[in-house]
Amino acid sequence: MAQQKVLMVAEKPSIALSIASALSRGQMSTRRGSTDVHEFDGIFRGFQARFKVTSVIGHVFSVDFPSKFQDWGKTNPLDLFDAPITKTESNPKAHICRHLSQEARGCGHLVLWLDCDREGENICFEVIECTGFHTKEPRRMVYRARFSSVLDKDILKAMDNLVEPNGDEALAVDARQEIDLKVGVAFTRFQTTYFQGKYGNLDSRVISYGPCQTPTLGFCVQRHLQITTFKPEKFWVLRPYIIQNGYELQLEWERNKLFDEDVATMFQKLVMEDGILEVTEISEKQENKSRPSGLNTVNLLKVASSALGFGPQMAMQMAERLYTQGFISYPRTESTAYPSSFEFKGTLGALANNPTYGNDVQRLLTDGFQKPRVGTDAGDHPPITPMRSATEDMLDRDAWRLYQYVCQHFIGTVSPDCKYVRTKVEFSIGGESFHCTGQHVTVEGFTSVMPWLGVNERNLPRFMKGEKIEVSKVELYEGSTISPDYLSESEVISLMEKNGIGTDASIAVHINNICERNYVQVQAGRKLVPTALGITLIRGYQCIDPDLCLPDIRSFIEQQITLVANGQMNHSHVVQHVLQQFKQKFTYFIKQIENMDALFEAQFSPLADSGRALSKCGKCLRYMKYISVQPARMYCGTCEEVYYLPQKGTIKLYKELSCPLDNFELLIFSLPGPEGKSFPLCPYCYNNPPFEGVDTLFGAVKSSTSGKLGKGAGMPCFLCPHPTCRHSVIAQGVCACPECSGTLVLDPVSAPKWRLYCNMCSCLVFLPQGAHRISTTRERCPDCDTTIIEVDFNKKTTPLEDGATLYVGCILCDELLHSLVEVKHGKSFSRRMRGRGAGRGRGRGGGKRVDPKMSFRDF
DNA sequence: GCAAGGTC
Repeated sequence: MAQQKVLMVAEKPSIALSIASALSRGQMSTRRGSTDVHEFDGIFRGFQARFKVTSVIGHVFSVDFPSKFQDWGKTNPLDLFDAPITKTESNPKAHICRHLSQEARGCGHLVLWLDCDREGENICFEVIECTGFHTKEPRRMVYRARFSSVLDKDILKAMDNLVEPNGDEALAVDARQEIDLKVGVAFTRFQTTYFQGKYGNLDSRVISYGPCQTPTLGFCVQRHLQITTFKPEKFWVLRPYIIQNGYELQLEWERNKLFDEDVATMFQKLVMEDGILEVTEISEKQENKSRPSGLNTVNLLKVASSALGFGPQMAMQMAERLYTQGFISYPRTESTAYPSSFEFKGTLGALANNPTYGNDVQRLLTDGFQKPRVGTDAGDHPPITPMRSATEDMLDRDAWRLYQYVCQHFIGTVSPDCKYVRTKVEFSIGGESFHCTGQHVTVEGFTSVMPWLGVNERNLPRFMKGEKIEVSKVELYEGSTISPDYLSESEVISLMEKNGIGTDASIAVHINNICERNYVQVQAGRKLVPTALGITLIRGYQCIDPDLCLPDIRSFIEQQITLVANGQMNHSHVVQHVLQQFKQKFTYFIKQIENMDALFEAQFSPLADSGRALSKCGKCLRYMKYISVQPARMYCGTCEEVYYLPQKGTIKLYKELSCPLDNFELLIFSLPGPEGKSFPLCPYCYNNPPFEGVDTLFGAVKSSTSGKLGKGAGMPCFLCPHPTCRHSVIAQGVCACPECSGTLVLDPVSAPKWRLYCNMCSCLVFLPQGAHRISTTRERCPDCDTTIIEVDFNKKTTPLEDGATLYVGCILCDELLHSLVEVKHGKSFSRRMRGRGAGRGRGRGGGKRVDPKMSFRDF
């Protein structure tokens, strides 16, 4: 009988490697692919089999709207709730789907080793889809491996207990994806367009909304409001002092503090008049400070932020790296309880020879270690623990600090509790009670490895019950209540966790999101302080529909999709039900938006008032205003139109020239830096490319530089095929780019460092430096079809005989010009270009060819 | 240009 073939798929390459190593006992061969494929022979369900283990890289697909709904201008956000959605490959370049389909060929069995959570279950079905195992062929079997660690024994155990993938859990994730997409995108598009169209100084390109990010922002703003509405109150504290055995000691008042000065003063008088304290009680109490339970992701992130000063994003990246290097266990887990099978001895043993922790660990191994405190078992992965001993020189500084914490926490969980004796001495004077307390540690326990949690020793002088002591002074301290501080990042993480917002893996992303959108700023001590924009948004939701920014919005979604996961409700029924509710909220929100707008009006400046007059509108011939805050744009107050500009550069009026197509005055845009391009553009054409096909013709430009060009990634003059305009690619283009399919165009404002740049890539060519003027002519080289340029050399530096300055020629064929040309980025282009240019070359737009790409390329 | 969830 032919050998069976078994395909196994993990969620990420590192897990595929662990699985293959465990099942093959290290005897596998590995070949490269979209992700590595490990192969070996073994026994599968009693038969000889050939195993192939590979992986995906997280989700294979993500949801989006079909292209018809992608245009913000043409889609009513309300329609998004009922729009179809499509699943497309998350990372098309990785070709994961093709990879899986190829590897599945000839395999009779598929074993799914995705992470054991809902998302993993959903990815199982993505894999099934890609491999073609869903077509019901009875002989092709699908199995699900359930494992909670990548230890060999756990993998072997999972292999012996294969189950079926859980379709309901996968459907719950489908439901969440659709709800999150539709709700988030609809609200985001609506409020972005509404407010960006009205205010000039909103300092965020996108005014986003999301069921996780918005409640997270809500926490920060809530605290801000508590701070701003806080009213300090004065209070008074009575503080008697005594001198006992030569030490001065301040006693605490049983009443703590009083908010009435007269009453406090009265008590002070009573105490002073008495003047003698009597020791009324001395008590001792054994106190216990519990060791920690296992470390989960959220707690790791909190410690990283509050004690190590690492933001969650960075902490996760470091933890991930420590994990892939094998130093710590899987860092994404909700569980704080160790599984019953957990090998404490093995884990401790791994650290036995560690120079930093070896001593602590060996003591635990010989004296016996504690069973960890009970935690919660979320059923995902065990708590985060060290896996392998590391020393300081093996890791970079930050990674070492994080690793140290993981070790300390783990050792702490199996160490004894900390025990101490608390002594309280109580006094009476003038009818009032006071006390002082001392602490003495009897068992350091886990605090020896986590010293920052240690109990402070506080010694008290000796006292006898009934002893009488003279008061040395009685102070009436006046204090004032202080407002709470802004939430620290670590507190925000706690709140998110408590309210079920985000997952261990995504909490960091949401916090990052509200920072990037300029809703909050991270200030000293990693405090999250909301900005004017963040505050205005939340106050706006609060006055229209507070649900929108409350954490319950997430719990509601989670609770609904859990019904799907548990098989209690049908997937599409739940999706329709939830979307219906959000659609209603959305309609109401739009209707009430003016209430929110009133808050924006008070905080931000209307478009019409912001910016400075820069260039004339081609429609009304009045000046338009330049708004420099992102997104940079022009605003015509008369036509009430906004024209977006390329971002992250400077913009100027271009010699009061105007576009022959629409009469708008031209602008010149310059990217920063000595090598930043400068190019003219017409604000109207940039937003509304006038020539059909320019979009597709220059598709490469559109996608490759969209980051720089910003909104619309529109059509600057260097892409314009206008046949006669002086600024189009037809007039300014010189020759084909040696690097790509673009065209080298003259940078019109590059004097005196004249240069050509490619209109599609970063290729840069220096022309004769210091020239007075360089311009393109209408002539072209008879040999290579390159545009003839005219150079007006500087009188002092002219290379021409007799001090002549004017010179006309082809930069490729003319010896003199060619010797003065230098390629900055890109290959030497002389020979190649000559070869490519010869004979065919470019025709000018005015002539037979209007398509600049065809005329410049096509060699 | 948009969400949240994987992972890199």
